[in-house]
Amino acid sequence: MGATKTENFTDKQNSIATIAKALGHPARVAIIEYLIKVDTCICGDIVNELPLAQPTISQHLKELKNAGLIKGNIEGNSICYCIDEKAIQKLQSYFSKISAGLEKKNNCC
Amino acid sequence: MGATKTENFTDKQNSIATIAKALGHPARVAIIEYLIKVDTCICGDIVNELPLAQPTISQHLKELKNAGLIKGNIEGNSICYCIDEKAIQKLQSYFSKISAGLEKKNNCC
DNA sequence: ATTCTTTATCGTAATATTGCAATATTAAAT
DNA sequence: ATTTAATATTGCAATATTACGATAAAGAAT
Repeated sequence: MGATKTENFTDKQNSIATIAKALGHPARVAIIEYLIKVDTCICGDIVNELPLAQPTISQHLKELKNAGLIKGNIEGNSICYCIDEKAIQKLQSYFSKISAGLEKKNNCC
Repeated sequence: MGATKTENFTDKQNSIATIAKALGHPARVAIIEYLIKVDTCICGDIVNELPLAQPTISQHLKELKNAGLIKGNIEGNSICYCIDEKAIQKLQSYFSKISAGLEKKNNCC
């Protein structure tokens, strides 16, 4: 026991959970926000922005990448990271749909 | 080590991360979707809908509640759960803002 | 060629999450 | 008062995550 039972849920549910999970850590939220704040992709820089050690940040970047939230291109001896809009759009449309679904309800609570 | 360093991030970042983390598990996504699908709040029922044991579901419900995603009212000997729209709206507006921020960029990747 | 810079990986300790059986709690039904 | 039904809590094992020091890898700069 201890592992998530992904096989019992739909692909869509797993997909949303994966993206949400990647954003389930403040450092990763901060990374995404920083990528948006600066007006272009980032080569380096992230390590100086966050109060975490370099290996920790590298690990967080990897998770964001695995979840499809960011893309990374090798650019000389540094790596150019930027947001993958598809994942963000997926989340946005998902929550928009949910919000819309909520408005029709007569909530009893 | 091992614990998230929340004190190094802004309240907003921690707040988004907390809500996202709560949705970072397919069972909890499924619970939210089920609460939306049925046209009212749920008293009971959730345990029969999901392929997990009752204590596990109870635990997931607790996490969704702690994150502010659902509300629960005691209703006789069962509990009436429903979605807390505020949390969903918070996420939706957050991702909308991010999406909007992305459109202005000239992404290099 | 050597050094510097940037990023990744390995190893490991601390902590958190997931899942469930067993048990407790609480109110309804009998 | 007992039983039933719905939910929560406890305790525990399995697994995952978080964080970082040490080290590796690979291109840039000297």
